[in-house]
Amino acid sequence: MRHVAALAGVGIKTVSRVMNDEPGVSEATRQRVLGASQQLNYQLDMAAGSLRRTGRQTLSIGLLLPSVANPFSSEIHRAMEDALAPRGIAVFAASLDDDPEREKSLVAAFLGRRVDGLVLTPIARSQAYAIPEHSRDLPMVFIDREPVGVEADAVVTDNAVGAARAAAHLIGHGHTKLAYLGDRPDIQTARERRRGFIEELGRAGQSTAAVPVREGLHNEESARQAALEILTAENPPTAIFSSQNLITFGVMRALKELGASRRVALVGFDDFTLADMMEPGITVIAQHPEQIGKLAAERLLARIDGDGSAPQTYVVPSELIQRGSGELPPPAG
Amino acid sequence: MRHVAALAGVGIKTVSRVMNDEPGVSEATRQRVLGASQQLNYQLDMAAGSLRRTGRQTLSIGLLLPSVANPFSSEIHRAMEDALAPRGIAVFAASLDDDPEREKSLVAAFLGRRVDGLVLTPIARSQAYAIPEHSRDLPMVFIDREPVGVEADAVVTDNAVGAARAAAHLIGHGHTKLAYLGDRPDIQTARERRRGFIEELGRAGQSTAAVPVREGLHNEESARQAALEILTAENPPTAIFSSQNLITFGVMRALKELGASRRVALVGFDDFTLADMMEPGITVIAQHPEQIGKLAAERLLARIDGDGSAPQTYVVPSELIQRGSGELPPPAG
DNA sequence: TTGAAAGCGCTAACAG
DNA sequence: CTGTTAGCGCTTTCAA
Repeated sequence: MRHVAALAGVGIKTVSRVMNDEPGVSEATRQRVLGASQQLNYQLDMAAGSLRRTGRQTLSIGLLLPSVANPFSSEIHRAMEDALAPRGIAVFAASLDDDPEREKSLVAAFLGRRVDGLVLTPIARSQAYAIPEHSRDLPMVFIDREPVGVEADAVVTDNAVGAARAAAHLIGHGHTKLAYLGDRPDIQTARERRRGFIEELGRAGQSTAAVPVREGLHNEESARQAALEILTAENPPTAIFSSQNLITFGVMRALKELGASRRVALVGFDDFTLADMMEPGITVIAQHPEQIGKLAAERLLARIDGDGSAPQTYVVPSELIQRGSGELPPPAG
Repeated sequence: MRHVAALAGVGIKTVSRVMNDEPGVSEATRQRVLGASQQLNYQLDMAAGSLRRTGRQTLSIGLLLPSVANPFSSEIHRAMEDALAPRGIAVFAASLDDDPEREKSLVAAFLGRRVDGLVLTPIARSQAYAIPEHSRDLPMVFIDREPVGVEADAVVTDNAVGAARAAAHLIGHGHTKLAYLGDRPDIQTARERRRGFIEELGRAGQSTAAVPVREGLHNEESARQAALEILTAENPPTAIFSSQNLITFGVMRALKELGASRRVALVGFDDFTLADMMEPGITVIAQHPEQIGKLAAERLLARIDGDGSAPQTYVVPSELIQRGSGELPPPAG
């Protein structure tokens, strides 16, 4: 900047004014400065600026996701980017891999970079470690799961409601022998989905005791195994609800292996590419990651802009998409 | 930092030493400083540090992708993160949406944040705009497509070779009437795939003039339409090569609609989830985004560490995965 | 409309 | 082992 000032024959402050589009510079000087800065290929250093600037904003935020490569996460990421880009805010993205230690260290890493806000999918048992930062006025928004030990905004899917809708749908199609295949119960969303599903069975007057419930499934293969076991046991279910993407895939494989794809009904939580191209098409409870991301970004911006209202949890409704697998009737008799 | 120093009763430089794990501090002082910093919930400001530090590294890099929500891109993103995280490097990710203007402005935005390096999928006709930065010694690595107008490292898939392999595979299974459905020819990778495919036909002694070539397809629907047209025309092809994910999906839909999924052979460029669950399974030329990301990160780190060797293009081989659709024979007679 | 001086939080270079 | 001083590139404050 010194160099530009020297070359243009003006004071350093004038260069600053021009580069920041501040008023109070004559058009002539402006052009001279602009010329010099082009010539020197000069670019303002944001970091140095925010060091002194009032409010000390860096125009960057941190985004912590289960994995940036996870389709659900990356759609959220994209929606947030679209909402933040118009304000010139850049996003640091990082993957947590369900590791509470990584959560803490990545939060620390981003704090060290003085991000203006943080959006994260919590996995640590508690986010109390972030209390000092949050009260120190760092905007934070939690997505997908609600935080524990900190009061902050959260944007989540109506997990229990969606799962209940799946159960009601299957029951509505005449099924009385349902099964639940779910993720690790230490994951909040998995617990909620299980709860919603079971409660709906109760409301429909079905015995919930006899329902095969298999939890702790965290990948395709374990889900496939579990489905295989359940379906080959005595008195197998005529309909299955799978609480998550990978589990749905595992169930689909098991059904295919048993040649039961058109005999056993299936509703999966989470939509996925090509679900409609399967035989039969897979009925799902779709989440809306774009909406979650958009809302989270909006909340974060509001907080950054000084919104001091009480933290709130925002619920994004899920949606039942019928494609065939969930509408299969139970076998006659 | 002043505050911590005051509270611990030491000089400011001692605090700096402790926070940066520099040697030359007695264990006693160290503990005192650590205690004070905890008490004040103090955290080093990286940005301020890099302002003065020799080399002025910010431990952050910029990553420009077609879209962070694109599965291929996000796998690259993940692989890069994994390679960079051990060095404490954070990544700014952004989506280009095939918009050359965005490419330029995002590069500028990241430069203003003083990233230590840039990894990008180029879309602008030329990257000559980045010459000043690159020669000013900013490490840059291009992925997926080679840059134009700048000499820099690039990591790409062997597009032509992979497409040729697809052609050879189909020819090997007895097909003589092939068709090519491809993306917009202004995209380098699409051109390369087309070239590889056509050249292989030539090598096999097949007339390349009669081959239906449909280009400019950029989404599922246009690909579906094109496939429908080709397949219902006179003397339709018995095998199709689709140059990209979405195009493959479109072709799959067209085949399904015509009930021709088991009659017309199909090989698609790009692997995708559940490809093996289709009827028949879809044979693909798989790219390896994890390897691309890893290699790109390694090259970037090498450059950051001062590697001054001549820029080079690294080719990551693609792989033919047989799943059924590509092994269908042409109809007898 | 312009610029000089101070200082943001930190590290380099040098003293003690 | 520890501290002091200067200054990174910028914005603030205030004076011209």
